Amino acid sequence: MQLAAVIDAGGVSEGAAMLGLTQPAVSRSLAMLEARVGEPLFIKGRRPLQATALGSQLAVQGRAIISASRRASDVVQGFVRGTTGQVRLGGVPFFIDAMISRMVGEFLNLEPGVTVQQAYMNLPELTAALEANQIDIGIVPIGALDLGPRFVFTEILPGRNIVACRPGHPLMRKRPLEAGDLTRYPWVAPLPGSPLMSDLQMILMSIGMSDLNIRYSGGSLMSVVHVLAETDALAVLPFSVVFAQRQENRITVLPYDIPQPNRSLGILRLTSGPRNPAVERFAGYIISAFEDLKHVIRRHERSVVWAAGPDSSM
Amino acid sequence: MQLAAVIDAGGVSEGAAMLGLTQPAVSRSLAMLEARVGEPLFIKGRRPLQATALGSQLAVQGRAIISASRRASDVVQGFVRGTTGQVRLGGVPFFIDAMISRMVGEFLNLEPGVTVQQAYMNLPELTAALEANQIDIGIVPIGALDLGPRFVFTEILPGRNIVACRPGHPLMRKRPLEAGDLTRYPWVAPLPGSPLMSDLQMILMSIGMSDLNIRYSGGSLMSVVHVLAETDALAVLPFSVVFAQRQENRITVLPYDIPQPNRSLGILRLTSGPRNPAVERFAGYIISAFEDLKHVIRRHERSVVWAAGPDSSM
DNA sequence: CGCACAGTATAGCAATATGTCATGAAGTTG
DNA sequence: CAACTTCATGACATATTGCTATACTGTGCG
Repeated sequence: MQLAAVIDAGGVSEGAAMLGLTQPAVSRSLAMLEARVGEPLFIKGRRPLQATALGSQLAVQGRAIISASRRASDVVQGFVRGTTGQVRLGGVPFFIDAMISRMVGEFLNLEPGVTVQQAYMNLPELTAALEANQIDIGIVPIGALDLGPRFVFTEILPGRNIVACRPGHPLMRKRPLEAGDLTRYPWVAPLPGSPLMSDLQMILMSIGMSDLNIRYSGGSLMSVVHVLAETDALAVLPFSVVFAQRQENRITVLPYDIPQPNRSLGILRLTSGPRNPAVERFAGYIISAFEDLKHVIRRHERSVVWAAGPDSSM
Repeated sequence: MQLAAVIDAGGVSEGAAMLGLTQPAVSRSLAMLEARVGEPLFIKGRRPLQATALGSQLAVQGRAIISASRRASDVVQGFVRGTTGQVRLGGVPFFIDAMISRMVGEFLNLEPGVTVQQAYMNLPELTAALEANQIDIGIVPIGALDLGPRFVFTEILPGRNIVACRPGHPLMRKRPLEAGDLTRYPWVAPLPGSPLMSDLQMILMSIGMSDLNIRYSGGSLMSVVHVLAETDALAVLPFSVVFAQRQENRITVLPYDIPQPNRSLGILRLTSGPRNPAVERFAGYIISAFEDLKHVIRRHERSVVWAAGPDSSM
């Protein structure tokens, strides 16, 4: 490192200053290096200090070490500030696709030094991945069940499912809507193993039917939305997911009340995980983004209510 | 470096062994690093030692430092053996193009770790470049003049100029050849400033003419050969340069004796330059290659003489 | 040619970083 | 739960590495 600094600075004194050392210190360590190597690193008796071939080649490695060292400091600094690092995120597909990925994009703009590595997974794999230190944070809907003291769960949105369909769906005009109406149309089922799958079972039980006419299953959110928009199919979806799609106006909420799962979307983390400011920042950003989202949803519902007719209860 | 070694080796003890240190030494320096950083680098209480995010990121830089350090050792080792390094070569264009570049190619095959950086220059710039440590070695024809004690000159081939022309040139059949014949054909002049230029002047004086019909000048060796081969032009060239082109059979030696310069091709180096085994190896290779070349030339001339007719003098 | 100056090497010394050995603590495994 | 492996800690030695002060050497100018 000293060799590189001296060669780059053009003199022992300047090179020493560049490293925050005194000239004698550098002079001596270079002399010792020369002795160790057994070859001159500088051409003696030249005033504009001139390196030998060997000196220049060694300086290349010295520069590499200097820059690696500097980067190491940057890594540490960036880490404690949370402005550098990697966030390994796991989450259920629909929420990730509908909302989280958008927030990730905004977060990446705010924190240019952070990278996000994301994997789709449901609750069982997610807890395993957290414990195996494969992910730092999970975004998942969780029921009342307690996962034990090893995990900490932060709710970010209360769970609320609805039946979704395309805006021009025939059932949108039918009043009153009855359970039997729902079974007359094809259904889109969510990914097997996802929480929505059990919600769908629950709804089936509540309306007293044993099965639905499931025409499509296993698709990602984008695929499901496309199918809903192009057909008269119905699907159980989290309200927030449908809400996030409101701009596109491809799917809407069918005004039929279904049993609600006792479940909330939230952030799952290890209790005793090592501090990671980048992850904390990310979690904070997600939480505040959902805080904002709740307000937007409230305003939106109010306006929908008003559009349907004045309601003093808000 | 220790962090990287420990993470790569999968344990403190193994990592320490990999660096030739004892386990407590590494254990403590890592503990001190953790204290300095203020963040854990490892997840405590996990038997297959697991690094935190910060630990892994710092290890990346550690690996960079390890490899730079290892490369530095390689550079030194390769340098003292002469198997690694850079040879900065300066030389006159015609010799470089005709012979040296070919030998450089052979040398590069022998020494895969050596790179050759070459620059075309004539004697004045060459000595300046040597003194300024811009080149390590020069290949140049030098006259009797002594350059002083700062330079050491190693002759590799006695200078010998001939008049070159294409094999089917009309003068090749004319006997006897007289000075006037030479002036009736166009000439190709070498690069201005090159030693051949002064040789050409000398030849002019010797045949009592003040100027020649110079039709082409300033070309590299390949260009000159092309022009000679396509026209009836003549040129003064070093015999060895023409000899090196014998395979292509594009130019040949016109059997007309011209005044010979008191000059030899050789290797010019600084007397007090820093030892550079790669350069020494290169110089040694060039010298031995020219040694071989001299033998080939001798055999060739003998066979030419025999072809012309038996000669008891050899 | 020699003097002044800038820059580099050397000397002496102090602090600390870094190593080793011995040993205790903690986690893993049969 | 005991044996074993692996990591952390303590006590100590020493080599590295830093600093201040000073001698040396090459450079440039009168």
